[in-house]
Amino acid sequence: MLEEAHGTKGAQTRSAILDEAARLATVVGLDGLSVGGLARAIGMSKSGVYAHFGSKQELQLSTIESARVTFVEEVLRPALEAPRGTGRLVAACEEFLSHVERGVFPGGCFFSAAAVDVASWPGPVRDAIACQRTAWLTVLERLAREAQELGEIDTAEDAAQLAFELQALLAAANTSFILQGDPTVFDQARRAVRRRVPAADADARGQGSAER
Amino acid sequence: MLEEAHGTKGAQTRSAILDEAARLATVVGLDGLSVGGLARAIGMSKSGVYAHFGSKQELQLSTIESARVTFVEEVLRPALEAPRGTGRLVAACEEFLSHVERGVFPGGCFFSAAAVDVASWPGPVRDAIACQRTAWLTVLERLAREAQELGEIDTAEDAAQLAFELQALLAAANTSFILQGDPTVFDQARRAVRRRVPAADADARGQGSAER
DNA sequence: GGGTGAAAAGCACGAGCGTTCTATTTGTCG
DNA sequence: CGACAAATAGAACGCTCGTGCTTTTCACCC
Repeated sequence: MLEEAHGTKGAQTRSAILDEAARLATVVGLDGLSVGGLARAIGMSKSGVYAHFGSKQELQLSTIESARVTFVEEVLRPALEAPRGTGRLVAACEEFLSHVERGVFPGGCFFSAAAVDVASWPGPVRDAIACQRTAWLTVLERLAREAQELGEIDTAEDAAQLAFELQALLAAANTSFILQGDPTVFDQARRAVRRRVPAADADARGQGSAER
Repeated sequence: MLEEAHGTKGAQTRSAILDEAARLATVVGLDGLSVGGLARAIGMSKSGVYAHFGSKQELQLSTIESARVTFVEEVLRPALEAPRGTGRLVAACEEFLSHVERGVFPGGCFFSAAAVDVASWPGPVRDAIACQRTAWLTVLERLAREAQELGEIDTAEDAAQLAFELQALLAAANTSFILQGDPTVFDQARRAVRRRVPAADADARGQGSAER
């Protein structure tokens, strides 16, 4: 078999490895992620793990991709079920906070964790993280713009600026939570988000035109 | 000599070591900070460096303390020269952004960098970082409260909430800058800060009672 | 049901890690 | 100047790291 098909044994253990790798990386860091430690965590031999990736860098890049998929599944997709406009924008923030709070990754947001310890050594891994970060910001910005098109947010507002501020709140809550362990920060973040996204206030007050 | 006095040779090389250690830690992480790498960076032998600290953990704790002093010197003290009230609150934010922008630490804010890669392994080092983070948040909160006492900020406002939001903006700008290298984020952060701190708008509009 | 290729394990390597011990330099004071 | 202590260097340890081999186990198909 030339390409790794979907159902084959190797591909599914590879997927299991990456799942654990993403979780582990939020705890020990993306460069603190060692082949030996990862192997121990899933009960395999070092070379058994290593064989799936030609190098540590390939393991890191694959781990990032795996984390991206998880993030989409756990944060983005649920958010897209909310109605377009500020509802969906706030839902995206809420889903992010929720995925940190319920420990989808044990060390909080994967990309926040990876961004820091990868920031200062250039290369493909850093680029991949930076790319994901930009993509997430772009999503928030697009959701904000949709809300503007629906007239729920003033068009004088800069969508990119709003996205930056919202992301700042989310990341700060994440950091504070994993460092101090106090879930109170999520309330602070939620309050700030609802304050910053205008029409979300109306929804919270039950004054929206549609109750649901 | 029982205690290390101030002028002695050892104390001043120790101080030089810690200075470099703090800078280096923002690049390689606080646990990525190795004795050998640090020794190479300052042109000393591994044991020469190590002798100043009984263990790596002691080196890390001392590095944190060194970074704290630098932070006070480069951020807090300049900010305290601004007039009490919103001016000083905004000045604190500005000085923070400035110290990142002008590269006081090559890898951005020391504590933001350390917070992440230290968050998930408990112990004295993590506690020290968490403590510093809390202290900084408390400073912002106190400055906000002072502004309230001066009537420059509505007393209905929650000072802790405001401090959280401001710190979020600062940290986000830091992360974005070290990851993407784009200084534009500082403008975004400054805009957000001035928008969030009410009376700072008046100052910016040149409507303050005192022009300077 | 045995053969075949993929998947995992086992082993070995050179390097860097934290740490300890001993030797050497260096600064200071009588 | 010579002695003594402090400061730095040097060498070595057990360990883990990333990365190459070879060998064994396993799943599947004729």
